Amino acid sequence: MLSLQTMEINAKYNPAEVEDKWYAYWLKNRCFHSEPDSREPYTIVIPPPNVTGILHMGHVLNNTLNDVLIRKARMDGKNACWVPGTDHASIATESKVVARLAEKGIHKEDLTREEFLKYAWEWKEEHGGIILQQLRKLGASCDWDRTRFTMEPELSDAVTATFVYFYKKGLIYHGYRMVNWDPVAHTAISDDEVIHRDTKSHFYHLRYFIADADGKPTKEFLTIATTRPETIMADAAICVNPADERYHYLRGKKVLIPLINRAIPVIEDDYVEMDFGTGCLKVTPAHDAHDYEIGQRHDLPILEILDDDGRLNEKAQILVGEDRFVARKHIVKLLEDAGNLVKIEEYISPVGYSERTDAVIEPKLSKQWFLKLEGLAKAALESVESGNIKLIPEKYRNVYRHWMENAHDWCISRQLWWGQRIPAWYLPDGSVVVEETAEKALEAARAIDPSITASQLKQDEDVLDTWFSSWLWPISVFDPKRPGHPRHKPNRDLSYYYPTSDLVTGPDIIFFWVARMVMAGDEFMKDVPFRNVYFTGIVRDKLGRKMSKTLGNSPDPLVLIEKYGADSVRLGMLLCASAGNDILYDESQVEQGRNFCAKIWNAWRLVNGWRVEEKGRQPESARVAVKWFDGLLSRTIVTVEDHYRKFRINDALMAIYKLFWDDYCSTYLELVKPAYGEGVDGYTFDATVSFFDKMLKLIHPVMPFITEELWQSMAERRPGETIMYERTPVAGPYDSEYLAEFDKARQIVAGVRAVRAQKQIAPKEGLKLCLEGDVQPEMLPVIAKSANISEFVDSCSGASVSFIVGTVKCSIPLEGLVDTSQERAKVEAELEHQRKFLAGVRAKLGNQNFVAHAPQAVVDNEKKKEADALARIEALEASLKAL
RNA sequence: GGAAGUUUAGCUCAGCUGGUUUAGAGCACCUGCCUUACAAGCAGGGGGUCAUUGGUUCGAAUCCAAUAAUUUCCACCA
Repeated sequence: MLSLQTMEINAKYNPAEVEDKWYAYWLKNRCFHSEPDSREPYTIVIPPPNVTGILHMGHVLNNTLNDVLIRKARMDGKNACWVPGTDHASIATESKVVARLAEKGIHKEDLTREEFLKYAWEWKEEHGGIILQQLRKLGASCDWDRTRFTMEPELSDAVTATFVYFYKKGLIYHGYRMVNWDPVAHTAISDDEVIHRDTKSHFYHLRYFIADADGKPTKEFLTIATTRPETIMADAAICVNPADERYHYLRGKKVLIPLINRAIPVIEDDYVEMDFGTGCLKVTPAHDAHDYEIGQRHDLPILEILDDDGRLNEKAQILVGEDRFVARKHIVKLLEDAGNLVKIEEYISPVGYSERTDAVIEPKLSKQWFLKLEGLAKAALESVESGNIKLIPEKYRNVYRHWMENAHDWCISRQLWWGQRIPAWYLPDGSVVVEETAEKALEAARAIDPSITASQLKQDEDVLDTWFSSWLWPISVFDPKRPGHPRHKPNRDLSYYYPTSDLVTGPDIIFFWVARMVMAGDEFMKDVPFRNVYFTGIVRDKLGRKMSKTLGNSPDPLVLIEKYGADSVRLGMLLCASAGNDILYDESQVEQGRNFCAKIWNAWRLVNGWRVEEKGRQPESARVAVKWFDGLLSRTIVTVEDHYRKFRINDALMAIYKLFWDDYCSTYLELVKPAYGEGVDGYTFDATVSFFDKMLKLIHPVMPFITEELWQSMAERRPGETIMYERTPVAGPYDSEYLAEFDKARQIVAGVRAVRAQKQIAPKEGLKLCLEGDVQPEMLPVIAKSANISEFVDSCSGASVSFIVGTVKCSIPLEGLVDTSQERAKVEAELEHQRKFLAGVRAKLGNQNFVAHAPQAVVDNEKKKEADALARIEALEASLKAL
């Protein structure tokens, strides 16, 4: 048993001082570090934040959950390993670097690739990893020795090898395709990085005059409707539906593009909807994905009039150099002046925006690298369908399935410099070799043409999509040699830690990351990358708005931590974090966390301050309290474990919270608390301290700092000892009936207190109490102490106030304080209610169908209800008579 | 346009396999207390036609259907 400490503790808990102290202690003692051993592993890889990112509330939620899981596993005796790291985030980082350089007057276009990368690495060294420092403030127990970065040499090699592997397998190809072009970031992006938003725009109806045989305009015209008048110069045809009789007369005719008077044919294709717009579609193969398809079918020329910035080029002939949106305004005016504008309609249509830069996506034809996903997706779908991976909450299975069944080829090349460069080398004749290194590429090239020299080989200028490295994360953090090299035997770490246990992440990256990790796991490990995926919600403000910089509704977590302490922030975040639901964050939740810290702190101050009389007699009320709380603690542990198993972290937390606050502090401590000036007996004290110790261990995964601080102060600890490696308390046997009896006693106490409040009787004033009905004698001392009962009397003939708990009639004789008529009215109202209740129960029991169909236990329960109601009615009638 | 989810107290949510006396919790609210751990607290209290309608059933917050509201995901109708 823990020895008595006489150490003075501060009246107030000071998180700032305590948190830094213990985090340093944990680091010094390498408490977070894990090495493979004979224990069962429990592994989490962090969803790597952007290397130049700053901690926001979403990170707080995610990493708190991760930390709770990892600390819980550690205390459950598993070998817990949480691998931290950062993501190079190619677009996001590159655009930050570009912006930063622009501030200094340096433009990316003026730099060589090497010069730019030098700046980028400098920036990374300077700002990279700030977020990892911030995670330490939150208390994250990551194994920092294992910190990884997706662009460190070893991990980049893994990415390169993966590319080569899939290329040689025939799953990666290079081809001209219509891709999503981001004119701000100057790169292609994948379909998943495009966000479609309904956007207010206009529908312009334009008049195209029909050309005569010489290509001169006639008086006849047709009208097309478009949202993009600035692209008419790139039109290759006008298309109508072959079934549309209105336009049959146009067969074989040509029309003239307004303003530039270039003649284009009228063609027919089923794609055109007859009843949409005017039924005439302008076909612009270079600047619209559909039009490109139509163009392919009809062998139309492709004329690109937009440059990489989204500005019109000289091929447009007019408005050259203008931005596409500026040009749109101008061309409308020109069309109007030329008499080609029929009308403008208000129109709302979905427009694609870049996830990163928010620029309007421009469909653009370009040569890119793609990965075929069909086969990979099929296998990855199976992992979830079969239950090898569980998604929590389950509703995400549908989302996941839908994406997997419709997965398009993945555009993996990006026209950026910050990232893993594509390991493809071009020979002077245009043929390509794909190898892991320049040396191997040269070798391969020489197999084609022995005269090739190294300087003649040109490496592809593009880099790979960031997610093409993140999808290897659960493998490459342990053994970077494995991805792309199926014959490489997994090293000790990978064999031990893979598959990881749980993944906690936001649903917004289910396709970007989660799905693709499953594919990579399947391909390179023939096993899932994790067992469970817990999807958090999005953190919103209390009005339900997404947190954003522009709204200014996103608090800085570090400021919160400084103000309230990390434990409070963690608790505040978890209180409202049921899986899959959005989190409505409000600072009052963090205040609640702080209040809980104070409660724990003060409870220990109380117990710590008791004078212990080792040989003192244990009062009966204390004996009962200890027996009760011991049972309740066991029952709660069972509940909490069940919640954890189901990833119901906030329910687990609430169960512990209430156990500590309502049961331990408000009820238990009040019962065992020695009278003023007296000491506490040794047995009660030991039990009280032991309960406290167990509850600290239950709370520790959620609130690591205050629990360590108090646990350390409870007894002399060995150097390096920590609550982190204590074992989760185990539930012992408990007697549910005893707990129920105690609850009944608590309700009687509450009843007495209510009478006191109502009659304004001070708690100090002892009362008499008459209990009629089934109350265990053991509970009397508990009731006496908690409700300040000076005497239990057998009968209560005079004026009294009464209430009923279950079937126990409780009466407090209160000569002179009872308002008879008021009391009578109260009893009558209750009587009325009970009679109605009885009538309801009897109606049920009188129903032959019910008695015949319902299970016996349910019928018996109804009979018990009937009997109880009768007993209460009898008691109430007696009270009424006495009044 | 397609799909999925949600709807229970002022707010945020539990309520799992339909049955447990009057549907729960946290926060907020009201009343009374500075009672010798804690006013960041203690004690007590009020508050819900379980979105609507219909169905299944002896019995529905719970299962089914429709409707409404709302959220999210997917989707290239110019």
